Amino acid sequence: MTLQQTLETQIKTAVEKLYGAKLESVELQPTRKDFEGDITAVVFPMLRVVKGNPAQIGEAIGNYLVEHVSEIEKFNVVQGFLNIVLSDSYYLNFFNSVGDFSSFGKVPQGNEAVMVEYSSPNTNKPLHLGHVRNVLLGYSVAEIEKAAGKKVYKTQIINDRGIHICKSMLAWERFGNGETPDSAGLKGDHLVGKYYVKFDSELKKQVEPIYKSYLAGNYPDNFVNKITFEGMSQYIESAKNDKSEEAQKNLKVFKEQIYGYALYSTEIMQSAQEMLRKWEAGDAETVALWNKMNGWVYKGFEETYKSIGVDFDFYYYESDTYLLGKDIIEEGIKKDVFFMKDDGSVWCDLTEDGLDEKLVLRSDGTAVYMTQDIGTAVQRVKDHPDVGGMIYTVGNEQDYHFKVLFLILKKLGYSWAKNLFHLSYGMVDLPSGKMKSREGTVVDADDLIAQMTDTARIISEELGKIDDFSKEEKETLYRMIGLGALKYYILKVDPKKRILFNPEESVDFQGNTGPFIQYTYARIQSILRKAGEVSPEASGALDLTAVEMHPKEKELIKIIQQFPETIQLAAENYSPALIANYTYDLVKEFNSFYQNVPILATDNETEKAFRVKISKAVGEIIKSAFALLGIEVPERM
RNA sequence: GGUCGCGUAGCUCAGCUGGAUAGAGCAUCUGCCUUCUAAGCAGACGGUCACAGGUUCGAAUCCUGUCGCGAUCACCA
Repeated sequence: MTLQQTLETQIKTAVEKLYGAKLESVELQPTRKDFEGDITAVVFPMLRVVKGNPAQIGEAIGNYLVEHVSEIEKFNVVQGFLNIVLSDSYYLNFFNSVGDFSSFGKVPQGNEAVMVEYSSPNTNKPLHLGHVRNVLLGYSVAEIEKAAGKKVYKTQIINDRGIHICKSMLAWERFGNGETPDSAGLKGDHLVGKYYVKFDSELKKQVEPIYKSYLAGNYPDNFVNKITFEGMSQYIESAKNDKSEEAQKNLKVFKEQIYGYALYSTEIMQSAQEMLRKWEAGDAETVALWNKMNGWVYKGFEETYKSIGVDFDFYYYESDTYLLGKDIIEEGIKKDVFFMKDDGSVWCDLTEDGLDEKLVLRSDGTAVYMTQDIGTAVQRVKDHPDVGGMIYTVGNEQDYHFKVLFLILKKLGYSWAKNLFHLSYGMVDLPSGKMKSREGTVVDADDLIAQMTDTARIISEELGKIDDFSKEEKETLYRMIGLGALKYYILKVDPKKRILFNPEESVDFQGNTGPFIQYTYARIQSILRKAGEVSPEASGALDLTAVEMHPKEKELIKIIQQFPETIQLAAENYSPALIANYTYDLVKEFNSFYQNVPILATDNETEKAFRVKISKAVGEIIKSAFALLGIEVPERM
């Protein structure tokens, strides 16, 4: 039984004995800094069943507790708050009872597995800052779930097919002159991305004259929407002088639609679609080109993942899964989960759940995104029967999609469908707005990492604390710190909030940052090295159960004690931010202790050993908390 | 327009299932390196928690409405 539980039952009995009233629950919270005490019981809610003066009631309960709970030393009552002061021995007992802080707070792995999907990029361009957030979140949540006792499979589904890939392929074929990553001296994903951009600029060139001609009302005779569009262009003509808001809005919408159709009328876009048809038909030449270019991209991605320090247990490829799900749709029709319309398209009616009707199979029998996602989910459980749930790390622009997906899987009756979670995160925006790879306004992942490493290098060299490091040691350290800064910066923010990233103001290395926490770790290691020199078996024979604790030591132990529940909370909420914030609180408190209390410079051997032990514990918690965020810590910096 | 999310200090963010005077970092200002790493510590300054109602002994937190920002509502992925 935890102390919290003991207090709760004891307070309930106290109220029953003193006032003959039954409490439903007891409101306990950590005591605020400005008051004396460790845990506070709030008296106000009790007034519903106990009539009287809150201060007097608090006083009475306090007296009862001191008598019946040995861990309580004393108490005070301020207004309706009963502040309980725990004895030092309670904290010392807890602290000394933990044998190994390096595994403290982690729950042994159970049998239930959860699959965490993250990254899932398109293979037509390099990874950017948006992917970085995705990858960091997914990886970290996977680690947190592991620490909370789940068996975890990390996976991603690679979007390796579709029109976007064909765009890069076509542009390379036309303008590439056989260029390869080697010949260009470029990472494969960057090379392919270059042709994706090339396609777009070529497309813009081609679309201009067509768009203008459409605007002028010249549509080809076989144009599907000829009549509609002629109506539009007439409207646009007549609305030119109408400055009303509505007319202007319509004007804009019409123009966009016409532009959209003009895009599809370009030769280059038609060729790209032709290429997609060839790919789907299994045309050997097309498939070979696709294999070659995807190969370049995969190699580039691997490098980036390695450099970020994330990994996957296995991969799914969309080219393998995009046909999955059709058989499930058939079954679903039989089960009345889906219905077929006259044109042969298949839908799911979600209107009773407050949503719309959703298409799950096109009228020509081909799959849509939803079909594929249903099929893939089922496939994953087939592949790994111990999977009891899945976490999809995907941006919040797909909130609706996942809401529908999960609902459909539930309707289909899969037992694991209740354990699906969309780890939805906010977009990473720039001051100029959204990142757009086609327009070159993206923060490239590889560039960003290099830039962070550079900043770490500049700061480290200025400080000059590691001049004796070898060149390799230095580079490893700079990368560790640069990545630490970046990862912490991204992970400390609540996933669902959007992040505004300003490339002009680089990520901080001071204050509430990754490097600050890494620095504290390094400091602790320095202490431990010195402690070893001073007294090799300092803590061995000494009695650490009767130490006179400094308030800062007590404060530290309090925070240390919260680590296990923080891991649980983070796992329940799928939130690495909770781990980040916890670590910061711990580290801040430790630095205050470090700066105000002599650790090695004390004559009292017991005191010294105790302080060293606390420092070591804090270091180990920093290390394991940061491992949950995917951040490494250095021995020196 | 319907639905969903967000709005806390000049900036970036905490604030758990409602609880005491709303907390950090950055920036600005003051102190502290002859003692364990100053990427640090100690302190000052800075808030109508978007706005208006409501529920409650008590609201940044829950409910309703308004405003602002974003996303989404495709036989796209």
